[in-house]
Amino acid sequence: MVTINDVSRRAGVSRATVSRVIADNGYVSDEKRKLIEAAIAELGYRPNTMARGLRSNRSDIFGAVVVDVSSPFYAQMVGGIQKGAKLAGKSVLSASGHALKDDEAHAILELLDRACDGLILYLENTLAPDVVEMIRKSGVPVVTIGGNECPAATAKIHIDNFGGARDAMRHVLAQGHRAIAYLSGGLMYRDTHERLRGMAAALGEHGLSLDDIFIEHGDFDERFGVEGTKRLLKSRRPLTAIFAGDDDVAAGALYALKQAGKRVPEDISLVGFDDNFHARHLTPGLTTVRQPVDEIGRLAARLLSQIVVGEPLESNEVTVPTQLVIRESVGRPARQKSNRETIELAR
Amino acid sequence: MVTINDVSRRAGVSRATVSRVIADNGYVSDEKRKLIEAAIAELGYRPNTMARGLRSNRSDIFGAVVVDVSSPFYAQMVGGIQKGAKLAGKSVLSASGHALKDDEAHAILELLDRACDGLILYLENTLAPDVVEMIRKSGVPVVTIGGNECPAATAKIHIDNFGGARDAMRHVLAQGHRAIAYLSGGLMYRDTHERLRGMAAALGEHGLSLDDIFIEHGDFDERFGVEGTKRLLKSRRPLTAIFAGDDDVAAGALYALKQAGKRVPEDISLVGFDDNFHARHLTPGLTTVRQPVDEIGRLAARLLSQIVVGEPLESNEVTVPTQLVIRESVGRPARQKSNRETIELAR
DNA sequence: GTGAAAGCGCTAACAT
DNA sequence: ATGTTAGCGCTTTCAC
Repeated sequence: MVTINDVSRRAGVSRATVSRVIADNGYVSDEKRKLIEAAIAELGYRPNTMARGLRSNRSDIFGAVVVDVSSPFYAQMVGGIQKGAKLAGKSVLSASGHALKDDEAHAILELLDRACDGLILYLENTLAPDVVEMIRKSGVPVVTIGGNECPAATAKIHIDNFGGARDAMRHVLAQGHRAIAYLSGGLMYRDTHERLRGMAAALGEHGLSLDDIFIEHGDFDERFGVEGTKRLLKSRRPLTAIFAGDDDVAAGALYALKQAGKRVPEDISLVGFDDNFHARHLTPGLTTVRQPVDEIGRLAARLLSQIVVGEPLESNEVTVPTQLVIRESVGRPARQKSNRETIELAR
Repeated sequence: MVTINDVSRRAGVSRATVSRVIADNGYVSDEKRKLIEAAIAELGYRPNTMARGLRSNRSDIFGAVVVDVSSPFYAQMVGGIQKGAKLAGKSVLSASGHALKDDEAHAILELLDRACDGLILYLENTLAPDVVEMIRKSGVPVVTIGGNECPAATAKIHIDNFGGARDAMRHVLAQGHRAIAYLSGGLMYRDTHERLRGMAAALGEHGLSLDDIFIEHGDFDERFGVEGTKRLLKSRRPLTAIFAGDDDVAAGALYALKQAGKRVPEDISLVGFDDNFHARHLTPGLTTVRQPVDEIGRLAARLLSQIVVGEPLESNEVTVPTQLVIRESVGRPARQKSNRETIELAR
């Protein structure tokens, strides 16, 4: 193994000077720098990250915890984090929290043990005080995504769930829908509350409130989409539009609607949330609210880099906008259409 | 910071004994072990991974290079790797090779620098000799997935592209299709060749060869699916079935077919490859060949763990089967159907 | 600007 | 079964 000693000997300088060159700090004369760089190249020297880390207590690794690295949504987020980290010369160690308090805590401790230079956390549970304390003691900066409680966060990225849900509801209301159901995520999630607020805001603009739509709570998965929709259908509730908690729920809902012989959007309109990977592959293309996951990941890594190098942040709390993506799953309500048809026939 | 010294003092033993307890090797009396474990718990001691790594030249990290960590297909694979690694007490540092020789080499060197205990590689290019040399010199074991050339591989996982393509073609032929097009991936990929061989095998069973189907080569993406299909349609070639290079290509093809007013599978049948995330969300559900990515990832991590601990492998070369997933995108060829209809009408 | 020296926290060979 | 000892490769004072 080629060590810094070999390089220093070859270049005829001390190890300290070599160290200054590879870490790019401190003063080194151009002459010696050239010598050292030549020696490094000739010997094919690669600094030992462990030794550097032990000595300097840095690792050039950012740790990231998301719900599930293998799901498309979070994979894209991690991808964004990696891109952002790369710009700062950092690698990313990612772990899944599985929306479970224990797994999340484990993942964080693990990353802390690895001497991460910073942590990016997308959690679904409030951190236990002892974990918060460990983060604090370690002095590792933290950027949270999604606003789930981590008092140790140095910076927070919020996603505009409020605005997204409001815009989506506005769109649906503007099409004339009033008989609306919402297959919502659970009330334990902050996102759920924000989205409900957003919907309420849009409803309010039409003199309506959440009481005027039908809300059912369940998981953010396809099964809930299928089951919830079946229940809605069975209830014979007059319904012209369904909001799904996310695109997975929407996929399930779409499936159940088709099974029941309902056409989307002719018979019933459907809205998702996330603009997940499959949203545009559904038939009809799903109208949904895009969360710019890749950008969010990059932003998180950028903020963390800034914090690490001590660069002042413009703000330590930023809200990332969401965007309504209009495809083909929302139309005008069936009843209204039949009215028009009636009128047309009457002519 | 709590160090091993603090623990040894508190427990009244030497550092070496503490080390034996935390590394779980060597003999330690129950009595002292209890003492040490108590001291560790009381002090909240966490071993310093950098120091351990520097000294022992292990990191408990597996490095993984795949084409793109943020794409659903590879994200699932990385997820599988993480699950498998966790069983062996390892974390996973993942990086994207982007199917580019340079990026792949960079990623590997980076992971080598991080003193990974092992490498899992899904590459698209043959490794440059100097990179292979670096891997060799480092002594880090390598498991490759997909069979792309890495002479330094300790174990190789192949995916049965041959069997998958053969089974898919058999299925299509069995439905009566003979006018078939294949929107294939590029010939620079080993997968492409294997799949062509598989198709040829199935065709041979019917006295046909690859010359009897129409093959066009392009990228593994949706755009090629759209463009390729448009060209096929414009060529007015009589066609009853399209094979897509993968599910992305299939999604594009499906889109183009719908645009052209063709019904799938009534007018034309469609087959994908991968059983990617969106395959079952397409309408009709895509008949495709499943690559068990999660299992492959887990297997890779398991093999690597075995190699690391020196456990003998059953075989250092394993082929993972693929599986034909039959959904709704393949039917009997249109012409044949009309024949039947004619017959039925004639009765 | 550069070098000498002192460890960072841990493990492993050796001794007992 | 346990302790002693000698570093792993690097960075960072502190002199000069």
